[in-house]
Amino acid sequence: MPIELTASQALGLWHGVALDQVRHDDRDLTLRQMAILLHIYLVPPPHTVRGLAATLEVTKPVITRALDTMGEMGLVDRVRDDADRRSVIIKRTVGGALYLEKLGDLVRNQARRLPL
Amino acid sequence: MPIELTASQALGLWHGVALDQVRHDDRDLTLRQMAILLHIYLVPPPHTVRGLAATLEVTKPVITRALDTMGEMGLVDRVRDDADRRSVIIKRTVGGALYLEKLGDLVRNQARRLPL
DNA sequence: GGAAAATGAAACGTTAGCGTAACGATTTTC
DNA sequence: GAAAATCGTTACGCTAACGTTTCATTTTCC
Repeated sequence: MPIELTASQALGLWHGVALDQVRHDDRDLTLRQMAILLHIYLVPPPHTVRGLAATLEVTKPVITRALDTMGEMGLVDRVRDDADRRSVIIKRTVGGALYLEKLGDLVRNQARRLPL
Repeated sequence: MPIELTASQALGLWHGVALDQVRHDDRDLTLRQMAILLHIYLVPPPHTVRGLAATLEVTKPVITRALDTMGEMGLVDRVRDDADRRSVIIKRTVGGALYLEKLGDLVRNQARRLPL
């Protein structure tokens, strides 16, 4: 039984979440950064720069830069791959998990608040 | 009967939409721009710069710049208010309505695709 | 009518992301 | 082992958003 939303509900949900993020989240991730972060936490590892770049259909420097930024925010970590030392394995962090947990709650709360 | 999502569904939904946007939407609105656009189309008019600034808890130049950008994209329009000629009334456009319609479809499709 | 307030925009310098093109380090290929 | 390919990063110049301050215009208040 899939989840069915009306057009109004879908946009209302997006509106509520966007509004809340703008008001209260000072971290202010880009849409790309958000997509990368979610991908890292929702898709089974390992994650590499080239893998993320290919999946998101984006160039590698975009991934590198996003990891730089989110790394400083403590949302993500990087470790060299010992099997192939050219590669870098992207690791999850407690900070990142916490951040997405809050985001999930926000989405759920907004969904719950939607008019029928 | 409110809409209940699990944490996993909420994040999965966000993930799917973000991913799709990153891949296919070249317009690439900021989170703030997105919030402004949704607000203009989902909340009854009239909308003014100061009103949006107050609602989003953001400074006025943020609104002005976002309207500049989205105006050039054809998502939004501005008209001086004849009743109080200091104010500007923000108007919806066909382009903006179309854009949000597509976004709504995207959200709905992702919601429908969620694992139970 | 003149001072004060309010509105939206413009100006300023700063920051951060972008795409493209290189680069150093490693691994693969033959 | 030398040459080619691969991986992530850095460098370059550019664009756009940021916060703060200032501005011109218009309205409100005595």
